[in-house]
Amino acid sequence: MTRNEDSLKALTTILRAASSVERVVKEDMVSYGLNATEFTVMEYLYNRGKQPIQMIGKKILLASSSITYVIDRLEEKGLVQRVADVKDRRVTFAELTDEGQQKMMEIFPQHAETIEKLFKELSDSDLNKLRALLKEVGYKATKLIK
Amino acid sequence: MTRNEDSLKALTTILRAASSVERVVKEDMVSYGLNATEFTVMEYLYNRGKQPIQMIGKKILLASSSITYVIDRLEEKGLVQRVADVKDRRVTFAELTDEGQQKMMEIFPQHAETIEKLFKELSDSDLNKLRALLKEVGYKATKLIK
DNA sequence: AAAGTATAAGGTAAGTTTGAAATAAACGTT
DNA sequence: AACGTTTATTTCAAACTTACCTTATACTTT
Repeated sequence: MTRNEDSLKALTTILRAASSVERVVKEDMVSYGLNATEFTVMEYLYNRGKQPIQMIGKKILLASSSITYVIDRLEEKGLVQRVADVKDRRVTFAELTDEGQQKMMEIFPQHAETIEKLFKELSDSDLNKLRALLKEVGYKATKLIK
Repeated sequence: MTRNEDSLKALTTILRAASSVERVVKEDMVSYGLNATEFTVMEYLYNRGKQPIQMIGKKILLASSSITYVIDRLEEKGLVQRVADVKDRRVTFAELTDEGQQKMMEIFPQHAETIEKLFKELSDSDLNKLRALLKEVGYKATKLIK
């Protein structure tokens, strides 16, 4: 097989694997009453604490108006709140409410366990290899984004 | 780092890499006047020939109602046509029109070249390793989908 | 300090995706 | 052959995402 064909196959594999993985992860997230985007935002805030709204969008690769929408939904659910920045009045932070914090402490371990299942078959070294290779491809990809 | 944490990191890496890769690929597709879903369907038909509509949905992991929508768009563009199955009258095939065939023959090589760039940094063996690992994870994932 | 430029958040409209329900046809069992 | 079940496609409404635009604020240069 030519290198070119290999690349195409690799692309197909990466996209399909990602799609299947996303589906599993999504189903898990939905079982907690959150859609994938909402969960991703919650997880980000859970790990990083209070963050500027625009920063969240950048990190999880979502358009600015989409973030507004998601944060709106999460506020309605009482899981996230907006807090004004006193230094830069253009900025609004999003942070978990106590209820949101509570919820993440509850579901995060379950979520981690679901993910653990996905990678159970791989040896430690394979898992690390996979991460390294994907990191490289991902890095290359970000460089190619216009 | 615990194995559990490694799994989470691996998930993050796979999803981020996929997201970046998707973005690059998507930009390429859009440059041909097709969105990602449309291109994926076109590519599938280009490689496999005439296919039942429902089969396409299964293969590219799209809800049946979404396929209907995409095929509608592609028909409007004159790239795809619906053909009734004479054996099973529930089934409708989708296939490339001559124009669609023409278009794919034109853009497919360019598309392949874009993708080639993504994986340029990886050695042949790394590329194969990546595919093998992702295949395993992807397979595991499909088993976990409810 | 004024003027121009850059950045943050949100509004709006259009396009995409989904789930649920509807319709039609085929299949399986009695 | 009739009856219930499954499968394929479509329709519809609702949810989500994006691109483009607006407003407000901060930064930079003169």
